[in-house]
Amino acid sequence: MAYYRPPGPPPDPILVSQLTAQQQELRQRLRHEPLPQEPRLIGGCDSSFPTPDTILSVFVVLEFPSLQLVEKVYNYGPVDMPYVPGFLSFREAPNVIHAFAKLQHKPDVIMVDGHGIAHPRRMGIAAHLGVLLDMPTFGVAKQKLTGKFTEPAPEKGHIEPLTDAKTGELIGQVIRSKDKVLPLFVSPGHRCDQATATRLTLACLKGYKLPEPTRLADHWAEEFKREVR
DNA sequence: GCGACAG
DNA sequence: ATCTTGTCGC
Repeated sequence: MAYYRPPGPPPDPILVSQLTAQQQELRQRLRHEPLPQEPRLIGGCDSSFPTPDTILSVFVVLEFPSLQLVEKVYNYGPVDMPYVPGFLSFREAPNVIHAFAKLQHKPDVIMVDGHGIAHPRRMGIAAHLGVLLDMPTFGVAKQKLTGKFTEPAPEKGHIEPLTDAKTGELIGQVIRSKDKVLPLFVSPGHRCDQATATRLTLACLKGYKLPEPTRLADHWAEEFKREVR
């Protein structure tokens, strides 16, 4: 089980095996189900790196379905873990959780910037955060990590399944969120199902490629970054 | 054996 | 993710 390694220090195989074991434990607590009720508040989170060893995570909360911003917070701290494909959550989740703790208004569901179960071991950062926060979550990623799919039609609204190339299992949906722009990869995280993840993603589109929770989290991550520099 | 690889 | 100018298409 070897992973691609971007430029930088080589990942310690022992560390990788320990992280894999941790993902397995968290995976046992994963649950996929529809939301108990229609959300009143939806959260969005994203992280940026002001410097190579510091991380700034943002959490925004929007009213649903009006999509009006009701709160935005961030947490800034050091980062120890390097980025290793498949283990992104161990690098970003700790700081994202600290940001979540600062929220005055807790959301009913969280849209995470990254994959849910559309992951080699079905434990993308959205699933990982969902279990640790014990909150409904789903992921919206801009790039594929694993799985196969056929290109959705170029018009907004077209959807294609993202499946495990080996088992054929449905692990997400590829959605064209805007005419002629690269599609989004949506998958459930924890306490959420595919239909809900896709429905909420579509309901949060406002003419841009990215749905509002992620788009605003992205925006404020950039804004707060200048603030800490 | 050769690709592919979230943020 | 981050570093960066000009450029293509609607």
